[in-house]
Amino acid sequence: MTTDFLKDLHLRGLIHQSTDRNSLHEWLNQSPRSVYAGFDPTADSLHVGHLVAVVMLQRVAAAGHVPIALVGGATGMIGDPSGRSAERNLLSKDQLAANVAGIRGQIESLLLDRGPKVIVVNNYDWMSGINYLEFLRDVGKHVPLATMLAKDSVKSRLDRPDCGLSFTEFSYMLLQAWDFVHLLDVFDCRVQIGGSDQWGNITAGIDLARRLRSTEVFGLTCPLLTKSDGTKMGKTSSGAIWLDPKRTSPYRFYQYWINLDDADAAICLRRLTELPIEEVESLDELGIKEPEKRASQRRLAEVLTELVHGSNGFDSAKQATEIFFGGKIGSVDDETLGEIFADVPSKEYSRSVLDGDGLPLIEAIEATGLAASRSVARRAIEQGGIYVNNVRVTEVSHRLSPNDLAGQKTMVLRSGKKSYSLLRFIP
RNA sequence: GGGGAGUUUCCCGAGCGGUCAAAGGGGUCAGACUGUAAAUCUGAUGGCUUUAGCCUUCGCAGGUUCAAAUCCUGCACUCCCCA
Repeated sequence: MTTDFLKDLHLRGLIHQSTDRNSLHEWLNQSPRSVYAGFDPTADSLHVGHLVAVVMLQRVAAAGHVPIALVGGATGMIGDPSGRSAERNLLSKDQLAANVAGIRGQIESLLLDRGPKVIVVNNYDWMSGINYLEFLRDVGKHVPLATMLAKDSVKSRLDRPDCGLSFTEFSYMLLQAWDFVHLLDVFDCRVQIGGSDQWGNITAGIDLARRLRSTEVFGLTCPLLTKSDGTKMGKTSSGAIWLDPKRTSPYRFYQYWINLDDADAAICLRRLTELPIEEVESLDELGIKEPEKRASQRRLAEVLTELVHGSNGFDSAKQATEIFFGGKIGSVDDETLGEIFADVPSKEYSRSVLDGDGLPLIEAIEATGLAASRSVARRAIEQGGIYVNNVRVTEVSHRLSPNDLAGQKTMVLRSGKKSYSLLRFIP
């Protein structure tokens, strides 16, 4: 048990709001305590936005406490209005079950399999049996409407003329409040952590615990992770960065971190990794002296890729990176190429198209979606932006022949710096 | 209900009846530079073929003309002013 758990969080910029810091500190200091964070199953995979919470639970464990990860199988049926400008669509039960299973599995492999003693619970287990009438009498009776209406998540929705708020979503906070009380009863869990958008829900639980159990419980929120350009961390133009390798390959995951701005990398090292502050600071200095080394980004990408995809995932991402950036492709076999370019568009041809005159390069570029039309493809070649197996091709009328094969039956096309596509030639 | 303005290629925004695939800006995409950054500079930016040309675009439908994004008629939508 460390005494400076909160101090460490503060140093890393991880405290946005919290209930009385001193009593929280005192509570955590006395003996091992349990601390919980909730995850709503809005998809079958966590994404980068969830990492703060996951790593927070790791910190909790590292500090000698017991982290509890709550999967919102019940609350996910309702939909949290916090931070949302529009009503959510309800998920089907099948979808929800799949989402819960996916997220639960990820949390377990991220935390449970890595040593710390973690409790993973699903609030569906205690919510599904609740009787509506009893809930209104036992819980609803103790929650003043004025308090509920005063929550930002509710107010912002009611203030907007262009969208409403259903009773269902409005009630969401009661469920989350009840979760807190339940965990208090079962695990004596008195601390809930979450993103800053969860403050309203957390305080709802604190109020309820006081009214129902006359017990002081605590809340702590982390600032929402945003990039220096104001956009959300983990969002790209092509969508979110997921933890599921089927949605976001380890390579793309790795690249996301490598490509961060210096300032963002520095922040992420503090908030998303457990690296000692001293190491992070020395990386900062390195970044100022030798920015071209991108030491912070590399370390960050390494730590997070290993956390999420294991050392195998990290190795393959790193190998892919070497090849993607200027590396020679000639010496790589088909299987490796397939793995490296797993999330790149590909197109299959019969091997025979390479015989005779061969396959017009322009046609292949267009067919794999690397260029929207033949005209665009032609221009790209004219401007020196097309590469076959990382070698620039300047001949507009170039035709692909067996000589252009990288592996036994694979060719790698590239447009510009980073857009790749794969051609496979099947016998 | 009366009067006025508008609808242009991804977006904004020019556009004399021919020389308009349509100025300019933004965005995007390449190239150079670079730290797989930012900034900057250069080029490209309807499609198909080629260096000549063909096809489809300027709210929708017709019409006038050798010729229309540009003129006329009708329709749809948007905006502004007055009751």
